[in-house]
Amino acid sequence: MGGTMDGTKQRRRGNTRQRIQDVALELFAEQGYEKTSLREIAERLEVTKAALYYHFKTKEEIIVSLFEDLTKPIEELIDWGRQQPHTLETKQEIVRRYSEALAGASPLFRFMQENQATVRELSIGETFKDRMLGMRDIIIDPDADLVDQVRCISALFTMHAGMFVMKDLEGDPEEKRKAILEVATDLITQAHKGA
Amino acid sequence: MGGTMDGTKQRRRGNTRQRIQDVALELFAEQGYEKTSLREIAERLEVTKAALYYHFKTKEEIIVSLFEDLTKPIEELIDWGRQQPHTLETKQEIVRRYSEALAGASPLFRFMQENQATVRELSIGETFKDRMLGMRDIIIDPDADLVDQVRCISALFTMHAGMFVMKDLEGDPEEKRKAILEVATDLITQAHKGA
Amino acid sequence: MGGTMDGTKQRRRGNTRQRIQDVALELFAEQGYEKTSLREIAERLEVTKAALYYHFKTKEEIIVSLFEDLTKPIEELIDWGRQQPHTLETKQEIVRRYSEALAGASPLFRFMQENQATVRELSIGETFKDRMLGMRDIIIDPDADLVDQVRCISALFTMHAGMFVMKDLEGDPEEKRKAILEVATDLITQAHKGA
Amino acid sequence: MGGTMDGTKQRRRGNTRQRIQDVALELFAEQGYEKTSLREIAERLEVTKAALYYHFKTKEEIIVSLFEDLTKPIEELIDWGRQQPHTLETKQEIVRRYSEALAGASPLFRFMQENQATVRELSIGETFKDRMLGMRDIIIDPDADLVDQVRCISALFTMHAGMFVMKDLEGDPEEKRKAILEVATDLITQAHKGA
DNA sequence: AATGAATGAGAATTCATTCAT
DNA sequence: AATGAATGAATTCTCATTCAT
Repeated sequence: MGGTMDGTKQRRRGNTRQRIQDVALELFAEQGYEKTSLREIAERLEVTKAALYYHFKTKEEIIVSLFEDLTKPIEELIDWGRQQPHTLETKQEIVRRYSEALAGASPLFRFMQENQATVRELSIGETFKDRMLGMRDIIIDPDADLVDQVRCISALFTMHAGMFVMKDLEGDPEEKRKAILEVATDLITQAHKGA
Repeated sequence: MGGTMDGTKQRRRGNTRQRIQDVALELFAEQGYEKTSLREIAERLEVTKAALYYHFKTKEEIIVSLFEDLTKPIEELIDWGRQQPHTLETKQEIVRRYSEALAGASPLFRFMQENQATVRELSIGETFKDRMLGMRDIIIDPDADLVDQVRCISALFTMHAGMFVMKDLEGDPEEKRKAILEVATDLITQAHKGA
Repeated sequence: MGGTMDGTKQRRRGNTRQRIQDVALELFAEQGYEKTSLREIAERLEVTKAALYYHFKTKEEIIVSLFEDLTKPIEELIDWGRQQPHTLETKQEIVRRYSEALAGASPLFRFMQENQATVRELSIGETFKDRMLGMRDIIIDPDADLVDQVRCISALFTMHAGMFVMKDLEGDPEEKRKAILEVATDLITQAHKGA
Repeated sequence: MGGTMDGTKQRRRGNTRQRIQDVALELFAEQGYEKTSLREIAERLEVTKAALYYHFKTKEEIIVSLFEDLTKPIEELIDWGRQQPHTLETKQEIVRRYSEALAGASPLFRFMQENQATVRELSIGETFKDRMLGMRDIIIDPDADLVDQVRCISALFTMHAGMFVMKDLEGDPEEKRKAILEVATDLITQAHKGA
């Protein structure tokens, strides 16, 4: 009592929810959603499984909360993008910002990328799909020819997957991101000109 | 066909192994590996779970067998590619053939794409990764600058993901494949010239 | 009503215990004792589970308290009955009063009636049984023949169950009660004459 | 090995399903449905919980199967009753047969009687209620006055509850049943004359 | 070539209860 | 008078796997 009171146990107060999210995301990204059990999450946090249920009604709610919390910048980006004229500059700006947004929530996106089959069955599945289609509609000109449409999709995909695939390539992460962004921007630009 | 009984059941004789693979791949691709239970597979085939174990020692062996059976053309392609000179023409040829090979086993690749987290933990994980690296080494010039390396990776990824992502886009599948191939070839070509 | 705040919440002050009993009885009668969780009761009252524990030491104590509060008239009736001579008039009087007492605590008796298996394991089980036997001993003449004993038991049971079974029969509740009472009185009377 | 092979374990073959039903009914009747866990049933049978699931898809299916198996005679009785003219003789005959049918499945009916709240929520709830209403419609004349309708309901209820309530009364069970039947028949007869 | 019966391990979830504040 | 956070024990149910026949 009194004194420094840094006690591990005391510290925990009030941030358990956050800690659950952190550990869960780490494990989900590492092993996948189904292979990660609530027992595992609880053990790592040194709480009981029931404690998880105090903070989240179901296992799914954990991933949903992560998705909602970490995905907000992208949602806003899409909303913003929709209201802009579909000029080349806008598209480039969107791609640039998207790249940044992805980098800011990269474990979540790694998870989404690597557990698509699972995500599809979850309630976030629809939301995620809608968002992807939202991006697509901003960037793709529906009258463009098929090849240019593919270029745009390829640009998006390059950004999604790039980071994880290149994990084993040597080099500074930020530099890699820039390189990925450059390729994506290139693709978008080519597609725009083609139209 | 003549005779008293064309019996669906009689017909099945001897090809159960194949039928298990077909159904399993279908379900794995649709719902994911972990969400697909052997009970489900067995029920769809109207056999017992134990019957599956006559043909495959474990659940994992089913997916491994699919991987091995359907992936042979790609293995051969890589082996062939390794022995060729790394000219632009070779690279383009490889990309062309790779696109075809993927199309020939598209449910499997959809599965691999959408269940990466799972696949990584499976014994095929390593093999798959090796193969991807094999492709990369044939196509990427290690002295090329980062952006060109990304182009190559992007080309591969575009082929992997393109088909599934474009499922909801209108248009003939073969035409789409051609468009995807064109974008991939473009990327490879640009990367080659850059070096 | 007048003033700035008639506040539902303010009103509640001091009668939480009562409110818990009300809601609990409602839910116990509706869904049964085990199927009703404290969470459910708490949610309906818009308090926390812990609040319930301020007023009752255990879940069982809630049902015990209901039993004790609502069952007092019957206890008194039995005590009174024991001291009367076992004449037909007394018996009829008891049956009449019993019918009234039951009507006054009908949700509790519905609960007791529909959750006998549960009640038996609870601490009220014995008390309840004792009380039933008390009623029986006042009404049944131990020397009467078996058929007349059954008549008496039937009379009691008719009153217990009648109300709930007849819920879906058309007609005014008070009239139904009167009809039930008449049948019960008849049975008692027949049994008395038989002896 | 070889020899008489009466081995407890060998015996079990092929009748596990039946044994599960037996033990389950015993425990359900004794402690109630919710208080009886599958663990308990499994332990008493010296099998694992999973074995229960081989034979029954859910806990509910166990009680449903018991209900369906043991309740058939009553179903047939009702069907027969519906086709008869509603004479006094028929009604008496039905009551007589009903009493026998109940005696033949008395643990199940004890369970139904003592776990009504639970049964109501189960899928058998509706079926059970329908059956009760079926009996009522055969026996009750809808034009009879309320008191006579109560007499009929009382007759049915006397038979349902009688056995269990009288468990602690001295006397031969078969004699008790006869006494109960006599009271029930009396009630029906009075009701019929009243109309 | 396949089945019927079973197991052991583990999953998600729920519950009554506790306690410091 | 009541809350927020947590626990421990239990529950139903599912799964991959085994094995004698």
